[in-house]
Amino acid sequence: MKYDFAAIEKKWQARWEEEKPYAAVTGLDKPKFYGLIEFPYPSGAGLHVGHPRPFTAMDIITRKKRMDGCNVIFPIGYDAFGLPTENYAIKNHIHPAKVTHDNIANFTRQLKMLGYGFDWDRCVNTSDPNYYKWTQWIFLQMYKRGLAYKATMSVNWCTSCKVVLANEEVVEGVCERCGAPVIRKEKSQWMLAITKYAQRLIDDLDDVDYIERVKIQQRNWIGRSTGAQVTFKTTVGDDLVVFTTRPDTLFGATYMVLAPEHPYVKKWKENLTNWDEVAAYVEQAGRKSDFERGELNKEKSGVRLNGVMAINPVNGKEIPIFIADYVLITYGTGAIMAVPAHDERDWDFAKMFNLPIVEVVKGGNVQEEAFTLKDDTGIMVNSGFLDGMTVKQAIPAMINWLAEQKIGEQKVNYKLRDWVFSRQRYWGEPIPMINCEKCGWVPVPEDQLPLVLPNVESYEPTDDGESPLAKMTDWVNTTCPCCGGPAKRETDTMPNWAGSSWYWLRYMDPHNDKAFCSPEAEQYWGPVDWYNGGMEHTTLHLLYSRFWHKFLYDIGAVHTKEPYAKRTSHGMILGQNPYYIGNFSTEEEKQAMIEKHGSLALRSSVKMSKSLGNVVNPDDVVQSYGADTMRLYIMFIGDFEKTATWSDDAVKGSKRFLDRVWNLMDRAEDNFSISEKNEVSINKTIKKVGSDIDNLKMNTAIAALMTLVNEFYDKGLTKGDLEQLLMLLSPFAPHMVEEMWELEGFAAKHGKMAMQMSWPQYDETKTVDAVKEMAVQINGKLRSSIRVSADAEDESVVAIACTDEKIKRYMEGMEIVKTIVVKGRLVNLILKPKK
RNA sequence: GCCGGUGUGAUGGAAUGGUAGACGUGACGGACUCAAAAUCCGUUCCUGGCAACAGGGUGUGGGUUCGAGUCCCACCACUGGCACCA
Repeated sequence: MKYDFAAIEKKWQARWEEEKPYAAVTGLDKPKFYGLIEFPYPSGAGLHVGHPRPFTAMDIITRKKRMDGCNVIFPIGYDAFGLPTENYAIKNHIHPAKVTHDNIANFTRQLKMLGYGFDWDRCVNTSDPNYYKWTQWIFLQMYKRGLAYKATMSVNWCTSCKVVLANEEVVEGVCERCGAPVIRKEKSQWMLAITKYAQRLIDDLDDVDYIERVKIQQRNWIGRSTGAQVTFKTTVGDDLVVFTTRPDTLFGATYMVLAPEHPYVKKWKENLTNWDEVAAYVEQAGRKSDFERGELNKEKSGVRLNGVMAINPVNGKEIPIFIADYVLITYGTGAIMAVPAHDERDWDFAKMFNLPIVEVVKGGNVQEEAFTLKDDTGIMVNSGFLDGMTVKQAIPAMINWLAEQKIGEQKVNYKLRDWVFSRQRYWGEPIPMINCEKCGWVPVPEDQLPLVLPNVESYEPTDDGESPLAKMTDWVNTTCPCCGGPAKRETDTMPNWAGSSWYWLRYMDPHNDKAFCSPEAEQYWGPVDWYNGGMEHTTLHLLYSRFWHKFLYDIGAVHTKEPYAKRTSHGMILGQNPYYIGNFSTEEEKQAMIEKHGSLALRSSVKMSKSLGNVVNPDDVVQSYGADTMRLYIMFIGDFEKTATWSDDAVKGSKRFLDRVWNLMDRAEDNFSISEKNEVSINKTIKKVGSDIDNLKMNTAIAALMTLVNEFYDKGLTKGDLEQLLMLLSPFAPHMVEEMWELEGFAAKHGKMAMQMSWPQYDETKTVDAVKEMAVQINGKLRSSIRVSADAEDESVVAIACTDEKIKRYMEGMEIVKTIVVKGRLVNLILKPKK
């Protein structure tokens, strides 16, 4: 009988749909396990091969957890609001809701095709009013507690999407999504005060089991630095406050710099004798995109503010003030004290403007380059009461002095900015706020939630930066919930990160219309035990959702500080580079390609893209080889955490393996007990596969299963042996296993599906061969190998080694100085010539 | 510039400091077949040798160790993140 994967997969998917073996039941008296994958954005292109990697891995983990006796919740949903859908809708004149609906239908078909054990009854959709009602509700709770606020400030503006971006969405000065330049623009925006949680977001990383690089990246992004805040007096009366991590160098501060956007610049207009020049520079800096500002990295520019001087508080000296765009308005106080002797940027600037460079830490040649070491190499000089101290001693000494003088104090600063939460777009959650002329901003009363997104004809972004909703006057004009007077609705919508900032909680209780999640469900299922997702979300979704969860914890809505107990991350799946130098079987083909493209690529793998024609569609793979092969291959492709390159050829290996398993049915002896000859191999494999799954090493788990199957071919097997194999293979290739399980009579024997069996137990004593092959080394070099019983004493192992023919030869004229025995592995004899 | 990661056969990749290359592709040989595919059985790191065997081998150069792909130091290459963050 042939392995007819298409029929088998269809049959079992229908049965699972009917019997719901993956349903998660809240409150069961079993250990719970919450496995989570990042829910997909339902794009028009459908599932790509990047999705099945994390999905299949977590599917395998949760299937094993079920077999381990856990009450498993493994949910799925759709992160359905977002720009690509809206842009597609605009281009094709189809309503985004319709586009989303169709895309979700396609995604659902594909996910079911791959046989994932999702609890489909818990499926959520962030663009469903029953879902975003609670997204809006959480926003209102934040507003009530002062964490959501409206502020006019300089924000990132994507010139192509015509939308405001969060800092996290700007990559190298361009829009993360479309690649267009990002400029700074003054806008009034809703903000979320994530910075109030900065310290806790760092501290609580210590209590969670995240892979280290995720923790490091989050810490770096939050960017905590400790220093001091210092107040400088100026000749026009206003005090200038700066942040510095090097208060020890205060005696070396020879000038000051303000960001061009600093409010004092305008305030001092009347005092400035070169206002025209200053105004021109400010104007020019504002026009530059972040990218351009960054590009000119090395070239410092700036203008002196003539007519105003600052006074260095430690020595009373008057020092000049500049504006320069190397000082950022968004960090610290938007102003710095410049210490050219000990800061590279200040040094560059001082050289350019011929400003004095005063050495205050000895150890370098500050006329040649800035001396920036912060350790104990340098000793303070030219610094009054700090002279003779090391930098480490001088920092606290200076902070103490500043505190005594009441002109400074210790201060912690973060790179993390508050989260810009408004988007001038249609396809997002409406922000449930109303602006009343008399009462100001008033929240939409909670009993009026959800505030449903109105159905509009046209959702083009406007050129003036207003949301498309602004044109909907019927919807915009409303009455103030507070005073009943005329008022206007907020027309901006939430960013696409809003819905995903709490979705794992909704899965716990998805149909609740009284609360976002019942306390019972949350206490039973929370926190997520294992969350796998992409590294690209480390400083976006992962950070945002931790912030929301902590807020919900603070208002008593959830019972854990952190949403996810464990976080792992998968590597990307790359496509084969069609222009790779090694991709050609004949020299002619290669020459033809070189002629066509000039040269060939040196890298064999690149991101999949339509233009390169190397995109792999899961539909095609399933069509040709079946879902079980697809699942197996995507797990076998390599180390889960590393990038991997898709290979059409290698897929065949996985299919071949499944064929070989299938054909074992013809070879199995009609005996339901485990055979003696395979007992050790089976026990070893149970141990290996189990621990490999728990450690996300699916590739080696599969290799172990392959090894076992090869041994079955070599030595023969019983039905009892096959039964064990099927249970181990069940999480990987569930369709084929169930079919074989039924055909071989195991289903009838146990009265349940293979996936419902208990995970096989191994006997430690039976995981080792009775007779072991041990390596024999002489002076650390491999010389021979011996066969000894597994429990042999060290002395007898050495004795046996010495009787080995090859070893005897090496021992002639030598004596043993030392022996090292590693149990079951090797024996090393250290020899030296006899005297 | 700062913070990570990686470097192993033709190839994807395995190896708690303990026999480097498991497992899979590909290639080669054999069986089956009129033939091919599929399947099954072998071989496949390099050099020398008919062979037994000997020597070499995990980016480069050092070091620690009885023993290093693995640990330490320096360097090279690729790669991910951040980047004028005071």
